[in-house]
Amino acid sequence: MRNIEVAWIFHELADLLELKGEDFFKIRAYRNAARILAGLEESVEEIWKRGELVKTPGIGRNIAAKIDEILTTGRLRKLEDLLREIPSGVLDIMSLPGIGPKRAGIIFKNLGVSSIGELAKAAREGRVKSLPGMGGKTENAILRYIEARENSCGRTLLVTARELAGELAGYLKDVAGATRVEAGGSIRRWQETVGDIDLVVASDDPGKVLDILESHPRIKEVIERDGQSGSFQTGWGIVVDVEVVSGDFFETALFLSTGSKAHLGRLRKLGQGQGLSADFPGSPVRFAYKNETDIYSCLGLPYIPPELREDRGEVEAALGNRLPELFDLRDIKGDLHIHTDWSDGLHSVERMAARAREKGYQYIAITDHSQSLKIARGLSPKRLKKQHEHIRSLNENSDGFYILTGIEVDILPKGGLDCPEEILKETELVIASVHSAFKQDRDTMTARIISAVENRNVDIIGHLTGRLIGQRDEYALDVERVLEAAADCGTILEINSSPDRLDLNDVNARRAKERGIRMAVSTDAHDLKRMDEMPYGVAVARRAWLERENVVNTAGWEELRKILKKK
DNA sequence: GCCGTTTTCGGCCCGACTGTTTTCAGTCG
Repeated sequence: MRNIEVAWIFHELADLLELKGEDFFKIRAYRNAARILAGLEESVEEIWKRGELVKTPGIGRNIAAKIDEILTTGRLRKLEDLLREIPSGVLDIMSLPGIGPKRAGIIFKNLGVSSIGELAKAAREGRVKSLPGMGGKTENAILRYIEARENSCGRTLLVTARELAGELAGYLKDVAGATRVEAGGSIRRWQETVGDIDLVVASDDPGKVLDILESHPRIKEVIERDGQSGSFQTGWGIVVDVEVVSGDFFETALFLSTGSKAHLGRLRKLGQGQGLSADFPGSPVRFAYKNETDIYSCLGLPYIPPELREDRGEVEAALGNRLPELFDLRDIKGDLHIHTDWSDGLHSVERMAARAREKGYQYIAITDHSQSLKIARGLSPKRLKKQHEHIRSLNENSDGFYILTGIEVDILPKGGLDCPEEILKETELVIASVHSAFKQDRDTMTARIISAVENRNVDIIGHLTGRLIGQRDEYALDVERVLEAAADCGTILEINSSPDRLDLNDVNARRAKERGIRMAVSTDAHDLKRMDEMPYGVAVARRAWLERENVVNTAGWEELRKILKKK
């Protein structure tokens, strides 16, 4: 069983206990354990086999015993007992914004409603507003959120889809002897969410490939299947579409699978204009291309990377030889948004820095939360100073690697920052972010953020729009006005690589580039493992057509130092 | 639930906002 799956069980346990009104600290301990398990680099099974679970901070005797039960039997009795009392659909209700354990409990007990669908029906019939503590506004909000959720229905975060696709691809190579397996579709274009996983497989024995895939533990059901392809429902709720081709046709099939539809449509038109329709993939005849470069060159185009294939002007740019020179992960020289155990991170400054060195970075910025973010143990000016002293001492024998003193300072609801200016002035990297009062009106929020953009001591604005993909909308914000201010002041904007944020998104980042704004691609990592999420931010940058010069942390340390000084 | 060299028991968690109230409970970060 994977770490994330064990973690998930404790999350669910915590949610159910919260519904029952159990002790806050017990629930927090389960949540904490889930977070620790998800962040473990080693497999929890390995640690368990060595009998060293309790050596992990945050895992005590009780939770270790539960992990033991999970890994031995594949289930947890306590969880199953709770699920008999409270249907899991009630947990879905609890996941709606504004609905916590108390309200979900009231809805379940008073209306007998135990799924999102039933709740929508009850709300439409006006039965929710009569419940204690709820009124018309709550009822409307519930309906709005459910509708929004239905609209985005069925889309999975890119990171989840990539993980599953990677697992299945490895399996097909190892077990079914497929020579090549790759995910096409929106995964290959690094779109932020994914509908279905599209796998392209090279093999001379499609029957065997499909048989073996069917036997994979993640595959729950065959939706359809023929000689060359199949569609399968997975246990993670995502559908996997598989196409098996012979090796000669692999590149063509991958190209077609990658899309996007709009991009292929544009190419098709171009091909017809050149009288190339019979030669062009998508026509009834399939041609074996050696690689995608050949496909593009038969249309008179240079290679277009998958991230650009969205019909957002890339074909025209290619025709005019104006495609951007995209950078990649290897160009990233440091991470400028890192949390540690000084606030709500899991690991020490030393460990995060050591990992950054292993990655070949030249620098990182330690940017823990500021004081008002109590839940994250935000740093008071006094503790911040202490942390910065500590960092300076670590830098003393640093042989070329540099840790920047930093802070992620809250932009307070009334504007202004959550840390005295004289301290910010001495801090090498200041990120300013919104973490409270998300529901302010558009003008207030815009003015609030612009106040930070204009602050001379602020280097970077963190996760500008505050969205959490599939969970929380952007706050009301006039992005255009903020971009204008950032361009005027030379303030850097963050591309947050956290797969549920990706904020700026590709569209906003491209608008920022057009205005000459510089950006930083950062992970916002709260533990070692999440420092690995940089590729997701890099993908946003690529989808936004950014080049090296647009992104400050492609600069080496000496150059970055100059950029930061200039502000 | 976890943790611990001042403690094996008692601390761990806080303030703002919202919608519902008519003085506050629930939710959120």
